[in-house]
Amino acid sequence: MVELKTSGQRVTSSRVMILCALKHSARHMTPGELLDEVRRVHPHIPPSTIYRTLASLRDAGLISETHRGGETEYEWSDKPHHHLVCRSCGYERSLPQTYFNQVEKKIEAESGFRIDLTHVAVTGLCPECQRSQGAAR
Amino acid sequence: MVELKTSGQRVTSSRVMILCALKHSARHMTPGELLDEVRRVHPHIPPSTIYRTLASLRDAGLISETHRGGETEYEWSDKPHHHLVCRSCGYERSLPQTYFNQVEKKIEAESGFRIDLTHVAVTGLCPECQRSQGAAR
DNA sequence: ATTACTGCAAAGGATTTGCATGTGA
DNA sequence: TCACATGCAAATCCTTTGCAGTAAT
Repeated sequence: MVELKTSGQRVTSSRVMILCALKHSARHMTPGELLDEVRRVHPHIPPSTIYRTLASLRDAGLISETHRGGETEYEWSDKPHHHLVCRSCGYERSLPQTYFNQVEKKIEAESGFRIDLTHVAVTGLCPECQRSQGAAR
Repeated sequence: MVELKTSGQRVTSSRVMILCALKHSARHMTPGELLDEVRRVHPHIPPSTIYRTLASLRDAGLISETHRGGETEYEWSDKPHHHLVCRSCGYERSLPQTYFNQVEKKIEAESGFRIDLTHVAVTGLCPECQRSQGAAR
C-alpha cells in the first residue's frame, strides 16, 4: 500500500482493508457499509476503528467524504468529480468536472467567493425509473 | 397562519412558532437550533414535537429540507433557490436558480436523468475569509 | 365528537471517547 | 523503543416511537 506509506500513515490491516474496499467499490460507501464489508474478513473489528480510520484517511487526502441525504459517505479520492444518483433505484454514475466549470466561474466572478465544488452529488430519476414510475412520487 | 389552514394542518402554537422562526430567520436552521429558538417562548417543548412538526410541514410543502455537511436543515419554502455558504464564517447568501439552469439541462440531455436541482448548498470561502485566512486551511 | 397534535418517557442507532494493550516504524 | 493504531466498553448525540392525554375542527 504505497499510498499509506507515502502519506505517513502506518500500514495496518484495517487501513489496508478499508482502502481496498473503497478502491474496488467504485461507489460511495457509508461507514456502516464499510464496517460490514471489512467484517467479512475481519469479523471483530469495532466501529470505532472504522470511524477513526476513515477520519485519518480523509485528513490525509486518500479518501474523500461527501454528505448526501443525511448520510456521510466515503470513497477513493480520484480527481475531482461529481456523482449523478438515482433517488429511486440508487444507480450511480459519475459526471465529469467540466459540467460545473462554467457555473463555478460564474458564481466566483459575481460573488467574490472562492467556491469548493470539488465533490457534489446530484440526485434525480434515471431513465428506467422514470418509465416505471411515470408521474408517481 | 393562512398557510397552515390552507394546507389542511391544524393551527397549533408549536406549528405557528416553528413556521415563524423559519420564516423570519432567512437562513437554514437545524432541528436543534429550532428547538432552542422555540424554547425561548415555550421552554418545555420536547424534541419529538419539533421533529414531527418539521416532517409534517415538509410533507405539506410549507418548508423545505436540505442536507449539508451531515446536518439536516430546514427553511421556509420560497421558490426554488440555492445557497452559497462560507465554510469558515458561516455567512450565507442565496443564489438564483438561473445559475444552474444550464447545467441542469445539459445533464438531463446527456444522461437521460430527470434531475432534482431544487435546492443545493454550495460551500466556499467568502471574500472576507479569503483575506484573513490567505492560503491557510 | 372526531381525530390530529402534543408531551413525556423510553428505545434506537450512529458516532465519539477513554483507556489499556498491541504493533509498525 | 515509542508513537501511533487498535480493541473494547461506555458515553453522547440525534432522532424516532408508543401511548395516553389534549385541543383544534
